[in-house]
Amino acid sequence: MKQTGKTLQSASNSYSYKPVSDAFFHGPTLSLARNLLGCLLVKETEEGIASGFIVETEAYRGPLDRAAHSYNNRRTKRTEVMFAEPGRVYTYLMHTHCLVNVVSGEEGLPEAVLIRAVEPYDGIDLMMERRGEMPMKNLTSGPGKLTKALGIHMIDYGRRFDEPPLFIAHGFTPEKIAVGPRIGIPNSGEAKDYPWRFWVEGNPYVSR
DNA sequence: CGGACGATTCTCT
DNA sequence: GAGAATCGTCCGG
Repeated sequence: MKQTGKTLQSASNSYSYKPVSDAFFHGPTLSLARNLLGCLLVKETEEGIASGFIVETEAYRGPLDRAAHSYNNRRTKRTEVMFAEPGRVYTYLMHTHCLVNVVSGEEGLPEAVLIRAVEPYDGIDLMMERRGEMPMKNLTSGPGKLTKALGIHMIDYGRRFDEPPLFIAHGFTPEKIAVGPRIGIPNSGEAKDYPWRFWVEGNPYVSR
């Protein structure tokens, strides 16, 4: 199913960090979830820069989506940023892990895209320091793993994704995108079957 | 103020 | 595959 394809990095030689413009974040959430694949997720800290190509995303669609934190327009301290304009950072804590989302949907429509996996690109040594020595394929192949590797924390909540220190940069268009149901939401009724998970087919860093 | 609950990960078996 | 770890958020009392 996976673990067999070539990496994105091997498809070309060099990338520059060109943050996307604000316009990138406007439009349907399912489109944004697809468009984020192949983009770079970049985090700058005092320790240095770390980045990776986004290879897996999930869409969470506000009021209608029982699996979304903002289901039924539930507005709390945690979900507040989901109601803001698209392109903001929505971080939240899951057990002991921080998960990162790109806010989508125009102001007042609380949708978001969860970044579930990246392929390490820049700062791999730094990522290893943060995660501990381990096989490359385990470094960033999950939503909690990648935030730790890149140094993304709750301090990033509410920031914008089109400027440092945490931003999305242009990468390239993946060859083939696979689609399926989202992961880890068994108690969300029908919503658990919605095909709102997207990943780069064959990429070894996809979470599963 | 207490209790239930995860958009997870890691460690076994 | 199953089970534990582990803690902020949210909601009810």
